Amino acid sequence: MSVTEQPEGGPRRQSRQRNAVLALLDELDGFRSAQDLHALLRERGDSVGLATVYRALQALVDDGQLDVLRSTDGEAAYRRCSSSHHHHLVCRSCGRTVEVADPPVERWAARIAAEHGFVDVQHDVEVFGTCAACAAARA
Amino acid sequence: MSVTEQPEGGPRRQSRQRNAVLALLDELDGFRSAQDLHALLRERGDSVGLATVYRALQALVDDGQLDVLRSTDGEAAYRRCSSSHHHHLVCRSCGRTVEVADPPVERWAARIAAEHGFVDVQHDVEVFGTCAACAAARA
DNA sequence: GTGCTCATGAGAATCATTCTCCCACGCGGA
DNA sequence: TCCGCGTGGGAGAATGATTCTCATGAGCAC
Repeated sequence: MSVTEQPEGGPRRQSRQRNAVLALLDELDGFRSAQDLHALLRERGDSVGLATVYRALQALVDDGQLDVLRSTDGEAAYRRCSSSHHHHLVCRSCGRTVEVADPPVERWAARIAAEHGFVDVQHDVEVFGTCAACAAARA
Repeated sequence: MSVTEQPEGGPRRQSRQRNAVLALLDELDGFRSAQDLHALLRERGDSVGLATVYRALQALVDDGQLDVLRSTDGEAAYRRCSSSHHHHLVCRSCGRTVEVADPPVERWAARIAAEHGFVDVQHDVEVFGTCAACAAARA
């Protein structure tokens, strides 16, 4: 979500593990922690090192192919995302997410920052709630 | 920022250390990590254990007297805050913060959530930038 | 195929945070 | 004022996520 550099790390080398991580993220649709992803890969017989998962995730984040989210318990969660700027609506119960791109918030953030003399602005917005399906299931 | 319970933990016992933490936070105006606060207390000769600082901070958060922020590197940062709902404008360089309470975002979050059938909604919004002073100093 | 790199894997290292255990102080009652 | 209970405090160990190290193995250009 940061709009910083992308110093071009050269043509990233292909590898089974990196593809596996990306493929896994492609078929999941909520935010998953690195530990989760690692466990899932192992479960399905893909022998991948934990460190490798972290490296792959970081590389993908650098490439703008993933979004990261820090949960309140300090774990980082990753999700395959469109690369354009957007925010998330996350279901607290099932982890399902919806991408939200809405000009009003962008303008709001810019205005607030300008009013206080801040420059070089960037913002983080996440909305948590219970999705319709989970709310119904719980009732 | 969560609007959960506050089960009333009984009349919290007074103590030098707890007051020291609160006093320190009162005179600082940016977000500080627990480690920072602990180091600062030690520096000024206040012998306080690290665990105690964490305990005090958690107690204060529970009481709604502090706001917590998880930075991207996984460290939690604390700040003395008004207890009403608001968001922050944080200077990336000096850590200075401005509290922002603005109905438009609240409405935006509620609307977005409603549009997707989400209920029981809560949101996190933080705006990072470089404050006027730091921008000037850097130029 | 050859060689140069960069990626990988296992485990150690690091870092923030929490837990454990035990001691000491605050506070209410005698 | 003195006593005893219970909570708060300190030190250091434990935990858990993430990163680093280093030797080995796999892409990719020629």
